[in-house]
Amino acid sequence: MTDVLPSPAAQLSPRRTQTRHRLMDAAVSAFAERGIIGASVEEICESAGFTRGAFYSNFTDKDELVVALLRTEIDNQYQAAEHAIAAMKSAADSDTSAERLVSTALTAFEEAGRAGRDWILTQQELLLYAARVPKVREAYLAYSEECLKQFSSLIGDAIVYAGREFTVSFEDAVNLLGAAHQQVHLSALLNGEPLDSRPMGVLLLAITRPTSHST
Amino acid sequence: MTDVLPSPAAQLSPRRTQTRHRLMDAAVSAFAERGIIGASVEEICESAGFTRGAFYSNFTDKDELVVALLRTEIDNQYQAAEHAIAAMKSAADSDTSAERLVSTALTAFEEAGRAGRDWILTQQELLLYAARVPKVREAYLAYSEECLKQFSSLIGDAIVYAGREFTVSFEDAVNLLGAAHQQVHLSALLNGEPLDSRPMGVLLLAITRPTSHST
DNA sequence: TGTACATCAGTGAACGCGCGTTCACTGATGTAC
DNA sequence: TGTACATCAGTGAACGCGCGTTCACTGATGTAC
Repeated sequence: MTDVLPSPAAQLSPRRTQTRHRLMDAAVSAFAERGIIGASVEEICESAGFTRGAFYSNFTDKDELVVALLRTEIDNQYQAAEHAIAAMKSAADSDTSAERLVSTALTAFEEAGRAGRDWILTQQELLLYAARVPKVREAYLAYSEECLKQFSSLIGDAIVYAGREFTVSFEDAVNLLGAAHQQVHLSALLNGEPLDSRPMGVLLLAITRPTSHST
Repeated sequence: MTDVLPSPAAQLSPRRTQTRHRLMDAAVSAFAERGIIGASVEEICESAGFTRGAFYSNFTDKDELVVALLRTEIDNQYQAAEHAIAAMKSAADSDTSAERLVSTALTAFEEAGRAGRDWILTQQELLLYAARVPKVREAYLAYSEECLKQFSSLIGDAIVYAGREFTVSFEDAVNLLGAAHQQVHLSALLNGEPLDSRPMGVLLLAITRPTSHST
């Protein structure tokens, strides 16, 4: 599937991929600190330990780096979700509270991928940037679709393990949980750090009930 | 209350306030188009019909304009909410569906204040900007507190008019509805325009029930 | 109501810095014999 | 295994533009008599 995409990223030397990744990592920090528009190519390069020439040797401009970043993150999401599902399965043996299972899964999900304040800020930046730059929009939509997909499967599994079922359609449930999840992150961003698990918990209880075995 | 604040905005000539408002309005468009960091003082001034000197005669820098904008919007929110409550009261006579009442109220709320794509984008920009610039953070928190307050009172009234009550705490309910509301706006931003009222409706039904008169 | 003066509000030219972008270059890596 | 050459990857100086910021100025508004 990756090969079918119009990404000519097919064959890059190991050195090249490493350089690109270092630039992308530095970009995330820079984006978080100054915003995608505000972050200069100069500061991205400097914090990655390169000169500007290296940047232009790898990307035609900032937009292309952003797109590359989003593509990379799609893969990361996928792998992080696998990790999270494993973590949840092992947790499911000792704990069957839906709330805690979901919380465990999401924590594992986030820790396996990019995490923390920088990435939350950058994600928001990406959303806004995508709303403005058509090329980035496509890549962003693909990325957020992947996030939603992995998020859905985590939630779906967690609910089953916890012996509960939704009282609203699965799609609605996932959207609402996603909205609550998002809000928790944003409010953590503005105030002190700690993520507040309450809203997700309240919502989960409100839109699920114990599984009714109809047999 | 406005007089107690450290805002020396006390006495400004009508001409001055008008100039400031024209600059702030132009800033919102510019922020939406290029981002707060990306919008240049030059383009703000040009689109407002002034030269850059006028800007620096009114604000020391972009941050101060942002703070002024947030302060202004606090008042606007308050007035918009009054308008929305009136709209809802008159709608409550002919329609008692909680879903539609809330939707009517919020629509009126938004139409009375700033509205549309530009403002949604700018609000997101403001959130991110506030997370980075301490001076703006304060002003943003005051603004978002006001929004939450007006939002709460609209929701609270709508529920009563609709003859329903929450099955979760009022605070939790407002937070969850706020999250859903926010998500609807953001997804409208990325895809085609139309706001989707479904998520709010589903959530409302899930966390309310018909009022039980205990008398 | 008119004139003279003071203050206010915005103008627009000028300066200088930071940054995007280019490009001839050097050192590093790979390949052939 | 060693040497000679080709290609690749990143360097760093140079150019020029856009923009933030300042400031002496002019025209507009207000005030006193």
